[in-house]
Amino acid sequence: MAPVRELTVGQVAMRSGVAVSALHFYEARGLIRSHRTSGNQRRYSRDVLRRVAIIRVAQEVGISLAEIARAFQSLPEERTPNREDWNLLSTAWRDALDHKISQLKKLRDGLTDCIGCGCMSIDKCPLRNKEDRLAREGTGARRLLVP
Amino acid sequence: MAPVRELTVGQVAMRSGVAVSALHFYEARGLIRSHRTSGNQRRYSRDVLRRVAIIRVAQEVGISLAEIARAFQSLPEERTPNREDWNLLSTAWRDALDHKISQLKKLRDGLTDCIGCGCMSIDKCPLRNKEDRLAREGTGARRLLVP
DNA sequence: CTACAAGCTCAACTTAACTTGAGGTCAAGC
DNA sequence: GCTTGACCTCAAGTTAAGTTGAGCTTGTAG
Repeated sequence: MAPVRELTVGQVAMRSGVAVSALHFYEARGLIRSHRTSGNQRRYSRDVLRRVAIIRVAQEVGISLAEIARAFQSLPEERTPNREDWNLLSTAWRDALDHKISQLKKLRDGLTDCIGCGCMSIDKCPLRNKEDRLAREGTGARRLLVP
Repeated sequence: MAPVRELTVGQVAMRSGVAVSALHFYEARGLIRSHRTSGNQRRYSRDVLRRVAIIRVAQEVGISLAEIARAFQSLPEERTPNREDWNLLSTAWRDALDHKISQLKKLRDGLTDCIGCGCMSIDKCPLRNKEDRLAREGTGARRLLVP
């Protein structure tokens, strides 16, 4: 057989490790795109695998699908994203990760200093100092501090 | 006035920055405890503020309430947790945070190397190498504290 | 050419972590 | 002694991110 050009959802599911239903879902959310065969079945181009990989990775660090979708908007619709396109995205992502890492460190040190110390002055405790704490876009929790 | 010994839920809400309904919720989940006045109103001892602070902080790094509750089980029920009690908890937490930080770093470097490179061999990509990635248990970064 | 695995759509269910609302009680100031 | 704001309970609603199921269509291997 000639090298496969396009992938069915089953193939994408298998290769990416996510469920078919999740792929449908991502598509509905605008995270991935497909075109249809004459029989109305989805066909994906190969770069969908990269997208899905990135989606999973991003989710694992607590980035919501909405945010991922937003990041993906920097990718071109019309052509397959090239190195430059991905590079841009990865740079933005790396910055976000750097940020989160530093937040976590702060937290860890705060915990060590503050909880460990047994002090009871909660008001002065760094853990209570919201400004200096994890940004409101926190790492994992859903709808974090958003009022 | 003499120093306030106990706090109403409204006071805790104000001082901790979480909603009254959330405090009710945490109590239902066993994360905090209160006793009742003769008129059936909740009264909290001061250490609830520390607990709530920790709950929020932990959530922000993606620890679920269930796990926080589990961690809190190491705290004594009968007496106010002392320095030693909190110290124990913070140590466990710090390890988890250290772990998470290192995972994020790995991820960041993976992104930089892999996405940035523009390579299309998804299969060999570190991002696809699940074993070496964040624990693959579902969405978000649940489960920092391994049972 | 037919069986049956793989697809499709759409609606409903799931879990976490809360919020909102209804309907009723408590307590502190005037 | 009453009014008003803080509380109470319990049920139902909300959002994210999917999953599950029913009922129907496609496509491919034998």
